[in-house]
Amino acid sequence: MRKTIKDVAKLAGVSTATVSRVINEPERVKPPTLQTVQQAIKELNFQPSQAARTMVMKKTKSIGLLVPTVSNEYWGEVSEVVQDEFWERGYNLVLCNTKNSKERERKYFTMLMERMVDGVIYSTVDVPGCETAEAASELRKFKIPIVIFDRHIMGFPQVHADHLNGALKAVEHLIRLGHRKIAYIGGPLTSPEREVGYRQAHAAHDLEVHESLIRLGSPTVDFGYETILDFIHDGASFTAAFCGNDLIAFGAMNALYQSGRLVPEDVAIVGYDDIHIAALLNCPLTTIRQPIRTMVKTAVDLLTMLIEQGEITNGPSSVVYPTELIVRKSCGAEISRL
Amino acid sequence: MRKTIKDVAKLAGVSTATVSRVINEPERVKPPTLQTVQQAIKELNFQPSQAARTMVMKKTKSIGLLVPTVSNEYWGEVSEVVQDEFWERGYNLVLCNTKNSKERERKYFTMLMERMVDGVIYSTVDVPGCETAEAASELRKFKIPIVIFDRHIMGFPQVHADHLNGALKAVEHLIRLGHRKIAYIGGPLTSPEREVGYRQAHAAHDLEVHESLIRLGSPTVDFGYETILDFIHDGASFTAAFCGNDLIAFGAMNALYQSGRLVPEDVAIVGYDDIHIAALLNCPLTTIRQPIRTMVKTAVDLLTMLIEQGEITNGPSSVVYPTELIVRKSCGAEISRL
DNA sequence: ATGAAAGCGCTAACAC
DNA sequence: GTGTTAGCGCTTTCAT
Repeated sequence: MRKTIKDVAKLAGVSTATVSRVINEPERVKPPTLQTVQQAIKELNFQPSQAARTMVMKKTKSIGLLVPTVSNEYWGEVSEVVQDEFWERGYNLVLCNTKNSKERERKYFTMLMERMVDGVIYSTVDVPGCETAEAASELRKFKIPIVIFDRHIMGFPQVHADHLNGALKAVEHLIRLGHRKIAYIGGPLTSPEREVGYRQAHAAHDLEVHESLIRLGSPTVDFGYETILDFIHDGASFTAAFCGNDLIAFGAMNALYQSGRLVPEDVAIVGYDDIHIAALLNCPLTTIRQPIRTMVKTAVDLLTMLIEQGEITNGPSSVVYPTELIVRKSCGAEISRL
Repeated sequence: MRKTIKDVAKLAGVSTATVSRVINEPERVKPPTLQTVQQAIKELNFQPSQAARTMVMKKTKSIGLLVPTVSNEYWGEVSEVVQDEFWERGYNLVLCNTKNSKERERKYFTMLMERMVDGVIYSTVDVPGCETAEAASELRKFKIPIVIFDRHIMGFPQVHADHLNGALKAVEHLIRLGHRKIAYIGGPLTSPEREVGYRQAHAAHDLEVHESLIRLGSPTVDFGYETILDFIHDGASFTAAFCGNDLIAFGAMNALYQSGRLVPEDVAIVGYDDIHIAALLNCPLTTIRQPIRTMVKTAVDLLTMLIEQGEITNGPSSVVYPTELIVRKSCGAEISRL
């Protein structure tokens, strides 16, 4: 059988209260007693039961992480950093893959409540353009500290990157390089702000948006590939493409390559996300990077504060991080068109 | 305050035992009572406390997953599938990134013990060529169901892929295509069995191994790139390269491309792992794929059996899966050299 | 500085 | 079928 605090107390010849003190507030125990008890603990290889602790303290020192998936670069890194950061703060992590299913999400939430996790880091299902009021009020019901990551939900502490500005930067970069016919290949799942940024960049430079050069679809290599083939087939005229993510960009580059177009000479490409291979392509990809580690750390800090102080005292409760334009070969920055 | 079984009992006008039965064995409760109680549960939005349950039942319905990282394609997918599979079986997952640190691993283990997880899926730190007896006896101490994944530890139930045979297949494929000077670019971290397979393939075909064409290093794009450049600089003669993983292969292909060599015409390349982009390259990569989902499912089945039946009754306790050779353009299978 | 005892929320005998 | 009650292993007053 597993050893309990009682066994330790008996072996050390003290009361269970003293053992408990040795574990939780050793400074309140006389050195000699302390010694004896610690010795006994070691001897019995005693490990306190977290469940018993939870019963009386109403704290589990564990937190729930709800993400759509972990098997992709972005969420994989997010999950890893969340785990690391919380581990350092003495918490452990219960992983929940929502797979973008509202139903799964609900079940996860009730499980997390039964387990009394101290808090939750959460990315909603279904990127809602902005927040849905329902989502918020539903979350509200779980009276538990929650920090939203990479999503917007009004009234909750949250951390995300400024995708509108990211897109703006990407497109402005192309405009600055002399491009006037810039396609946008994105889609709802690469967050609508990217398209808004694309349009604002045009507006800011008094450029007309060519609606026929905007294509919305899935965030995949295939979509990028097909779209470029479509453009070529339709005889569309464009000298650059801003892609909603790097996979789309990758597909686009493949299609251009196979159609005998050169990147960046014939068509400049800018992606989004800066996934690992972006830098490793034969023609390295210009792209937008979010400061994932920093964002996650901030989210973890917010949640820790919420848990341990009951409120966010120190600084803003909602933070938006700027993205970074990573200039590589694919946009042809070194080629002058002016 | 959080509602308890007592609140429900009072509201429904029954004893707590009945409420407990309604939750755990509803069939043992008379329909009318059942109704009333369920109604009360709903009304109070009652959620049983997992901690209280754990205290009496000595089961947490949660399991620990120890992996080196989740922010890479392989382990990300493994983690995701482990989570899914256990979720379906009613367990939840505590994620632990060991980062290949023995120290971290130990701390994780004691945390998992305090939390009384019902079992652990585990990949050791430091791929030991074979198992170290110490590792095994250390694991033994935690008297808890453990299944090893993607590693060898004698005497434990385990699941992994047959990398020796995978490498054998890869190299035999190249030999069959007529190659006689085949480089091996791998390294300790891509598991030593791959090199063994490489050698055995040569032996099986009475071919001499060119030791100078074997380079061991890190499992990275850079290593593949540098190695090929080295070969070329040294004037090494080779017509094919088997790479310890796809990233190395990717680097190798980049280097060949930049040196004006064609893949597969001048040099055939075979990778290992079949990562996502392998199929998406301009020259899609021939590679070896492990049946990740199947492997994980098996591991989860084993652990579930161990937890729920105390032993593995149905089938082998240790299983090795064959890998699959995925033939794509990079090996030039369509080019005859004979 | 330490001990005695109550109680956290639940399940499982054991009665009725 | 349902109620009573004794714990599960800990922390935390309240005494001493």
